[in-house]
Amino acid sequence: MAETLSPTVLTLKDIAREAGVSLATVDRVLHNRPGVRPDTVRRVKDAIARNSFQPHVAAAELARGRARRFAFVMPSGPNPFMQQIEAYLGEMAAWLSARRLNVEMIATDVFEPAALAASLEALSGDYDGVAVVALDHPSVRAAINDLVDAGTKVVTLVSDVPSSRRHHYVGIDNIAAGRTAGALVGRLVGQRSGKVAIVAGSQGLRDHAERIFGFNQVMATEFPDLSVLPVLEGRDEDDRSEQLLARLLGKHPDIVGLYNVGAGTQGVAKALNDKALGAAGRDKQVVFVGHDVTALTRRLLLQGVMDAAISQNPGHEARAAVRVLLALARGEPILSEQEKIRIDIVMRDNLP
Amino acid sequence: MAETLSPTVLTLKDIAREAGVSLATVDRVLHNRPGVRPDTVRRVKDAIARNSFQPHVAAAELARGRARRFAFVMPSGPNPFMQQIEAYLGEMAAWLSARRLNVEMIATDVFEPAALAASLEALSGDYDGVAVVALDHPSVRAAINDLVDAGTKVVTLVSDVPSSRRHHYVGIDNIAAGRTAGALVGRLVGQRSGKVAIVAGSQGLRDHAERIFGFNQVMATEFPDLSVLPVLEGRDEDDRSEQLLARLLGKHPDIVGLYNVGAGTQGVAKALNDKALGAAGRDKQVVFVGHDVTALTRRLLLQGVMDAAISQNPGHEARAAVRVLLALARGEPILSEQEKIRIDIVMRDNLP
DNA sequence: CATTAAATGAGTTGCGTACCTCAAAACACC
DNA sequence: GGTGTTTTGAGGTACGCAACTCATTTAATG
Repeated sequence: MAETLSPTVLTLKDIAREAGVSLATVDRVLHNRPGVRPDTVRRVKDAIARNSFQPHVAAAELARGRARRFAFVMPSGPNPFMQQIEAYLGEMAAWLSARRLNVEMIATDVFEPAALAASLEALSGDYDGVAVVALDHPSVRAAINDLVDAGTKVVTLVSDVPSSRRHHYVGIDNIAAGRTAGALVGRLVGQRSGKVAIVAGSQGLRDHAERIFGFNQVMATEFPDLSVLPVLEGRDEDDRSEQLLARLLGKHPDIVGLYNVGAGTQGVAKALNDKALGAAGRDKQVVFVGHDVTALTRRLLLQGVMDAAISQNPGHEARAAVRVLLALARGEPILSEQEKIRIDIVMRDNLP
Repeated sequence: MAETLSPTVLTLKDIAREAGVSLATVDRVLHNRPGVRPDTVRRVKDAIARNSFQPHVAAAELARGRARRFAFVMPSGPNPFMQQIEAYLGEMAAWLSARRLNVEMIATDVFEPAALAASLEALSGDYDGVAVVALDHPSVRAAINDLVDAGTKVVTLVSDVPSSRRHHYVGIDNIAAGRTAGALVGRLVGQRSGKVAIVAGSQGLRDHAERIFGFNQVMATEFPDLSVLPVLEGRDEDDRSEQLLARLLGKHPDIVGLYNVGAGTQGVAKALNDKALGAAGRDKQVVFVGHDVTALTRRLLLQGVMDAAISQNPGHEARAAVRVLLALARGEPILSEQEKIRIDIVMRDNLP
C-alpha cells in the first residue's frame, strides 16, 4: 500500500568504507582531482553507483563557503519581455539569498555582435554561471565557448546559439511556435477562404525566421484555401508596422488572418482598427494571432481584437535559467521536463 | 550597467550582535520557542528585518539532522493521470535523495470518504507533509484539519477541499478550464450552428461540476447559436460513455460539438467513429474537446479526431506539490507564480 | 637495490544552523 | 527583604561535506 520512492542514503564515510579506501580518496574521485589510480577510481565509482549515493546538497553547499555568482546578460533598452524577466528575478530575491546566490543583471547591446562578445569576455573567471540572450554570430559563439572553457556554466536564454558549446538553452522551439500560430489562424478562420498577412520584426532574426518557417509550413500543408502574403518587416516598431499593414489591408480586402511574429503589436492593432478601411474597422473580422502576454496583448485579447497569443512564460524562463545554472554548477542532473519552456496558447478565457 | 539582485547576507551571529542579545535568544525567537520577553522578541525581529536576514537553508537543513517525510495520498486503481504523477515523482528520485527527502505513495479509495479520512488520520505525527487528492466531504475535511493542527503541512492535489484549512492547493481552476473548453468548441465550430454534447464522469464530482458550469457559462453568453444538450454521465467508463453518446448522436444529427469533461475518452472516440451513424463516422465533423494529454488523447489529436485537449501538466503538479510541501516545512515563502498550475491548451501542433 | 614519483591514508578545520544544558541575571510577588 | 519564576547568556555538540596538509605506503624507474 505504501511505497517509498527514496531509500535511505549513505554518507561519504560509508562509501569510503564500502570501497575500501579513505575519505580523502573518495573526495579526490568525486571532484576529479588527480592522483588516483584508474583502478581505484573505478572501485570508488562502483561503490557510489552500487549504493546510488547522492552527496547531501545542503552539506556540500555549506562546505564550499563562497557564494555562487550568476550573471544575466540582457538587451539594453526598453524591452517589455526582458523587463518582465528582470522583475521575476526580483521576486526570487528571498529564494536566492536563502541559498546565498548572487544574480547580477548586465545590460548590453545584444544586437551588436562585437559589443555582446566583449561583454561576455569581460565576465570570464568572475562568475560561476552566465545566462545570455544571444545573437547567433561567430564572435558571440567564440565568446561563449571561451566562457565554457574557463569553467563557467553558460545558458542561452530566449534565443539560442546552437553552434556554440553552451550547456543549455532555455526557451521555446520557435518553429513549433510558428506552426502553432499557423494552426490557430487556420482553425479560427474556419470555413472562409482568403489571404493571410504576416508582420515580423525582421527575417534576419533567428527566432522570427523560424516562426515564419513553421507558420508557412502549416499553412501550405493544412490550409490550402488560405494564401499567405509576403512578410512585412516592421522592425518591431509600432509606427512602421502600422503603416505597412494599413497599406496591405487597403490593397487586399479579403485578408482574413494575421500573424504578428514579434513586437510592434500596438501598431498592428491600430492598423486593424483603422476606421478608414471600412465602416467599423477590420479588427473583429480578421483573425489576429500574436506573441507574448503583456498588458497590451492582454487588453487586445479581452477586447476580442486579438484572438490568441502564443506565449513563453517569462517567469518560467527566468526561474528555469537560475535553476539550470545552479544544477550545472552543483553537478546535479537537470530535470529536463521541468526546465522545458512550453508553448502556451493564451485565449481570452485562459488568460493567466 | 551591472545591478546586483542579492545583497550579502549576514549570519545569526551578526544578528545577535546587532540586536544586543545572545545567539541562544535569537534562536529562541527564530523558532518561536518560549521564554523571551515580548520586547526582546521585537528587538530581534527588527534586527532580522533591518538586515533582511535569511537563514542559510543549506545550514539549516544540515543542522536539523533527520530527513523529511512526505506522503502522497492517491486514488487506488488504474488511473492514467495518477500513474503519470507517480512516474514524475520517480524521475525526481535523485533530486529528492540529494535533499534527503522521503516521499511515499499511499493508495486509498479516494471516492470513499470514510476510507480516505481514515488513511489521512493514520498519517498523523509521522509525516512532515501530506499531498492528497481529496474528495470534498465533511469527514475528509475534518481529517485534513486534524493533520494541520498536528503540525503537518497539507496540500490538496488536483481536487481541492477549500473548506478545510489545507495550506495550499496544487491544481487548476476548473471553472476556468470549463470556460476555456467552451471557448474552444465555440470558436472551432465556426459559422455553423447546431447542438453541443457534454460527457462527464459524474456531476457529483466537484471538478467535473465546475468544468461544466464554466463551459455552459461561455456557451450561453458567447455562442447563442449553439444549444447545449443535457449532460451524459458516463462515470468515466469507456463502455458506458460510448453507449450513451452513440444513442445521443443517433438522435441528434445536428451535433457539431462535444465536450468530454473527464475520462472515458476511448468510449467517446469510438462512438464518434461509429460507422453505423453515417458513411464515414462523425469523428471529423464534430469538434471534440477533452481533457488531459495521455497516450490515447495524443493519438486522437494527431488523427484529427480530437481537436484540442485541456491539460494540467501532471509533471508540474507533482513537482509543485513537493516544492510547496518543502517550502512550507522550511518556512520559506512559496513562489506562487511558479507553483500555479496553468490551463494548457494542447492542439496537434503544440503537443508536448 | 636505491631513488624518485605516484598514490593513498589520516587527520584537521570550517561552513551556519539546530538543539541542548546549565548557570547567571533580571524580574515579580508577597 | 526574601522567595520563586522568568529571562538571558555562554557554551558545546552535531550535521556532511570541501579543501587542505603532511606523513606514509606503493609502484615505477634506472
